[in-house]
Amino acid sequence: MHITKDYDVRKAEFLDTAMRLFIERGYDDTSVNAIIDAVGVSKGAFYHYFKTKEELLDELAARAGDQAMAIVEPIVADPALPAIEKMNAMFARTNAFKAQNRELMITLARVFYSDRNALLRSRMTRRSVELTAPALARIIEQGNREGTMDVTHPAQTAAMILEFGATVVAGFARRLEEIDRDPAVGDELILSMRVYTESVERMLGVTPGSLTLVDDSIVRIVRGDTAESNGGKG
Amino acid sequence: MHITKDYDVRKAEFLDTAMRLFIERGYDDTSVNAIIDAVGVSKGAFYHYFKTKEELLDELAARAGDQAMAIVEPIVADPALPAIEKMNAMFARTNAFKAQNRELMITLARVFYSDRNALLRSRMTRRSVELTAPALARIIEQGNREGTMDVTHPAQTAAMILEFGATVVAGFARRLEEIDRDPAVGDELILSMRVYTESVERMLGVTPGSLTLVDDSIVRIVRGDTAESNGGKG
DNA sequence: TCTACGTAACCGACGGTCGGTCTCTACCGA
DNA sequence: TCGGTAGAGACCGACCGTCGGTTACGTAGA
Repeated sequence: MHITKDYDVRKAEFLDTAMRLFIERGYDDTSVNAIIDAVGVSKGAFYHYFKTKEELLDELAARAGDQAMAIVEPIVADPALPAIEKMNAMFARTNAFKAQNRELMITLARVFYSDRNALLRSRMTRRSVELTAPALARIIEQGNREGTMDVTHPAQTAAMILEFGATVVAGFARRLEEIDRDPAVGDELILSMRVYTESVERMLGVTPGSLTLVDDSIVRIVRGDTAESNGGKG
Repeated sequence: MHITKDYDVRKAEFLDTAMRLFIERGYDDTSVNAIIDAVGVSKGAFYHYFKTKEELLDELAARAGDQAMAIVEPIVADPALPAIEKMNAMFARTNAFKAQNRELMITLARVFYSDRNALLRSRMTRRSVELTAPALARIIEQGNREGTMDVTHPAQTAAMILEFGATVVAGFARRLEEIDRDPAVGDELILSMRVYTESVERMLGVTPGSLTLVDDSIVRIVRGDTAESNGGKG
């Protein structure tokens, strides 16, 4: 006896479940059988919705891109906000990626950001960058007009900053585990986040210190504070 | 009757063959069986030299790192060369990666730089970056002393420039195929190479225009010229 | 003889296929 | 208004070839 569901509902169920499993165990280490077991359907059902396992991956990447875009768009559209503040807001929302506590962050590091998952990450960041780069480019053009930025090629620079950021975050996450063995790594990571911000400031030609691309919550994660939601931010 | 070979010879044979196949068809799409068929030995021979297929990948990455280091080291060691010229020399050797002709470059793009090969590429660039970053850091420190560069954190900046470069090159290679369909992509690619150079110049705080990170041969590749050095620049 | 090197049959798990079943809905004649 | 029915699409699960990896066992050379 099997259950028939609405197409979109079932499909979302596949995507959500697969995403969860990919994050927990990695793309390659999550079999199609594991996905259908978790959803509670048969192999045939899976291949009714997706031509291949890789097609599912691409749909996840597309969804990630759309979600990133949904976060970024309202910030860009705000007519009152200066360009630099838009940048800060944009990065606060995208780079913090909801990492409220250390555990989640370390889980992500161990699997999502391990290079076992290079394919998954590569696809997702590429789609996200492609979709959000034009928005960032418009922010940069605004900054040029306002005189707070000095960028000769906004579109290319925007794409590079985003890909650069993804690379840096991946490296950050990869080293997170080492902290337990060697606490000095924590200082290095915080430093590298500062260097990343400085680098972007220079690429944009803004006044040093005017960007805040990395939230303080990162420091808390590195420091190992269990953090006690201290009222803050989000 | 089987042939016994010297350990190192056999091992190099595995590594060379695997590298060739990985470049031709990708890491995931090259089975262990394909490797042993190409070498002309049995499964057992393979697993006598490598614990897993992934261990072979790691050894390839290590070898790539060593090769990169061998190129970089003599440049760094030169006591007479100014820092900026060292940088130019270093990038001329590593980023041009012997791409003499368009065909090879496009083959590399289609397989090595496609994200099907994200794992292979991720491992190889990471090892290369880890090994060469300290060398670049020393160049930057020299530039600081000479007053031609202005970098607050040479070590972190060095690592970021290299990883950044790998990301940019990967994006470049990925788009190379599109040129045949849309020649305008060629202009975009050349522009993005210029923006990359500008970005690095700003990160290092050098005089604009003083770095030449990307060779003219890249332009020739993009333009589709079958080479014949036409005496320079366009 | 001992050990490094090599063989080839073999294993479980994987991604993917296939013939077929079940369920829902639209439309039918009475 | 109704039961009957046909088609479409959701879903099933046994099955396939191939994969990375293991095992039991030969053989060449010190």
